Amino acid sequence: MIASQETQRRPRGSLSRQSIGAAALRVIERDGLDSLTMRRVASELSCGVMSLYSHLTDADDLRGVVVGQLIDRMDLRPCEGESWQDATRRMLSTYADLAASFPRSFELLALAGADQRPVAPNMERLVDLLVAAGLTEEDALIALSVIDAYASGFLVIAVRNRPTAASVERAAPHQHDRLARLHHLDSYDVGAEVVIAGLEQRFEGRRSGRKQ
Amino acid sequence: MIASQETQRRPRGSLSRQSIGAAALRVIERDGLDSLTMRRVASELSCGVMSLYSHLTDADDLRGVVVGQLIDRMDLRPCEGESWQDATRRMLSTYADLAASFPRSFELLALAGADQRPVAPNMERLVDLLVAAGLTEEDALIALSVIDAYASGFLVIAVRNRPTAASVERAAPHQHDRLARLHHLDSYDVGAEVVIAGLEQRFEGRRSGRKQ
DNA sequence: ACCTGAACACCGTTCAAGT
DNA sequence: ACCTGAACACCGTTCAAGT
Repeated sequence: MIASQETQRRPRGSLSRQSIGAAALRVIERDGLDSLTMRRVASELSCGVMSLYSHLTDADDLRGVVVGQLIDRMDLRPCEGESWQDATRRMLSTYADLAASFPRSFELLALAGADQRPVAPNMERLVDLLVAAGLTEEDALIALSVIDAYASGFLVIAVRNRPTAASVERAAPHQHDRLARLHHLDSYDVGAEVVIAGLEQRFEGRRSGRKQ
Repeated sequence: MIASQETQRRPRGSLSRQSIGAAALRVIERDGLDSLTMRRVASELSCGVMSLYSHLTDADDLRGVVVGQLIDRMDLRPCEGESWQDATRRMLSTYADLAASFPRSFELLALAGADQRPVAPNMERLVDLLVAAGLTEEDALIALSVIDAYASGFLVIAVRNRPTAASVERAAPHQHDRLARLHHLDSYDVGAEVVIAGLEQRFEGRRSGRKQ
């Protein structure tokens, strides 16, 4: 027992913000957002807890790394000759797809402070996308503000109330709760069209010289 | 030291969901949402941690009690002869006032699952308010879905990015970040009018026989 | 520069016990 | 029925130390 200590030491370069982020994402989607802890991620990577601190400043930074992972997984390439309405629809459905793919991590992105490192550049890209589709920068900022608030609010609430295996089990078969329909994904598209119609009216109203 | 043990025992009736909720709200607004713990609330009430479990099932229930406190503090009485547009404006500004008054607790309400006990009855009240203002129940549910998602998303993000004393200190005086304006309270009203305009168009469009 | 374990001050919750 | 302390299995992070 004294000889050749078997404690495997992790090779030097095998840890990075990237690999930690991927592991963190796996932990959340498997075990839930509350399970995103330094210790669980270290265990997922089979490394000591303190090894993470060579790449992260603190637990908040760990959440930031996950936000980066999510942004990386959201592809929204510019598309030539697209109306701003269609660009908006594409943004909204890309966002919803991301929420569906990573339901338990999604709120980290949706509610992330603008100060989180990877968020601001992504927002800039979205503004540019709307400007490329013909909006003024002023209008693009207004549109993005409403779109982001609507989509973030809707999707975070939808994802939090997402039926679990347990809740489906215990639900009465004919539970006709009128509120249950409120945040289901059908109404996401309805709300999207409401927001787009409202923006159309605002932008056209301004162009034809009306006040406000 | 042996005589008359001084350990003050709390009188029997002095703890309740109500008083625990009020203490929890104080803790959050003073120390932040991360400080909402069983132990801190017990300390705020000068009682043993385990005393809380006579009134709460678990930590999740503690957050539920805070949600109840917030709903109690949101007064939104029905108002005779009000258009649904004005009722919507009143709902949106009441919600914003609540976020301003309880910035660190607000997200517990805004993102609460519909399963949290006090949330559903409150939603029912809001539906009734819109129906009283002339909408069909179908339209009221659509309106509330969009309004709630927009307001919750906007206000939670705004409140999370709310400038702290520290961040104001370190901000450059002429930092003209175009994204900074995105989630400030001026744009809240802009977005509110966009949503209302979109709903108007949808409801009027349907009334005049157009499809969708 | 990167990885590690021990130690400390927290946390929720179970259990057994007081009144 | 309501209140309590000790104990247990967690948590983030500091520190001192290995390579």
